[in-house]
Amino acid sequence: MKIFTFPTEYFNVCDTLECGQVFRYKQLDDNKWCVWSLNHYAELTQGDDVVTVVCDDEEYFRNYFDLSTDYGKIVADICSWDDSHKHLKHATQMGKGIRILRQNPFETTISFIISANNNIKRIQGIVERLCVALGQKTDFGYAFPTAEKMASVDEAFYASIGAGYRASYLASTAKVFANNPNFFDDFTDSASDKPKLLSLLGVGPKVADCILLFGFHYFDVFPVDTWVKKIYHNYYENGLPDNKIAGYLVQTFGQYAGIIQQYLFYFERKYLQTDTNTLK
DNA sequence: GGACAGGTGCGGT
DNA sequence: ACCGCACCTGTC
Repeated sequence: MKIFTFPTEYFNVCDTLECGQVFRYKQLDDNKWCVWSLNHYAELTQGDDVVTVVCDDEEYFRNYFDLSTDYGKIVADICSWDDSHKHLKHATQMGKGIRILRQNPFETTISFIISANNNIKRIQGIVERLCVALGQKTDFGYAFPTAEKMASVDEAFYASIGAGYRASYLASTAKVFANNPNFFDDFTDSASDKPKLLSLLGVGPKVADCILLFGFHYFDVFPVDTWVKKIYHNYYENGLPDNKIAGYLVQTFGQYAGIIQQYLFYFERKYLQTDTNTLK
């Protein structure tokens, strides 16, 4: 096992894992979490000054946690903007410990197909059962299954792990990836890659934006879900129909749209929600 | 019991 | 292109 540390100012373990970008994590203790990614595993301890990471592959997780990106600059830039109602500035300051993970595109695609019209707890259960059933056993649990393995089972299997009506989407999309192992190889930017993602069954505009943001680290996207719709209507309302909200917010926030989506989304859910249940 | 989950595909205009 | 609607399932 490898061990390394990173300063806490722009790395909060809880906020990074629980802001909704990833589903294969678990809280072990008051200040301790673990996370699985592909066939890798890490345990993170939140200290006052540093986050301590114990993992099987240091290089993998330095990249995964996006440790070479300067979030101090991102936060400073956003906070320097003119923001009349100060909502964005507040959300950014509260969420400055969030880092956008660099997740595997295939794992991200499958996970977010499952996430559609679903809740976190149930999503985690479905993904967990998927890995246990089809993933390779590792020293730390189970790897995320390969496309080939996922293509070898049928729709009934995905229904059996609780995927509901998403079962047919998973069976279909798994086959696409199994038949096209280089599906992601020519991905270059959000504009040209999004149509390729939308061609997958179960991937609509919101899920596609999540894949582009969490799987490819493109920040010029703004996944619009029920929470973002509420945020838009509360703070940015200008009469647009739902399917124009994402484009408008990308235009408004430019190169920081994706990370701002996370700051606003997480702030709204964590601090402003009335239903305290939905986060856990 | 109805509404809600980090929506999408489908059929009808 | 643009609606409106059904949809698995668990939880409140």
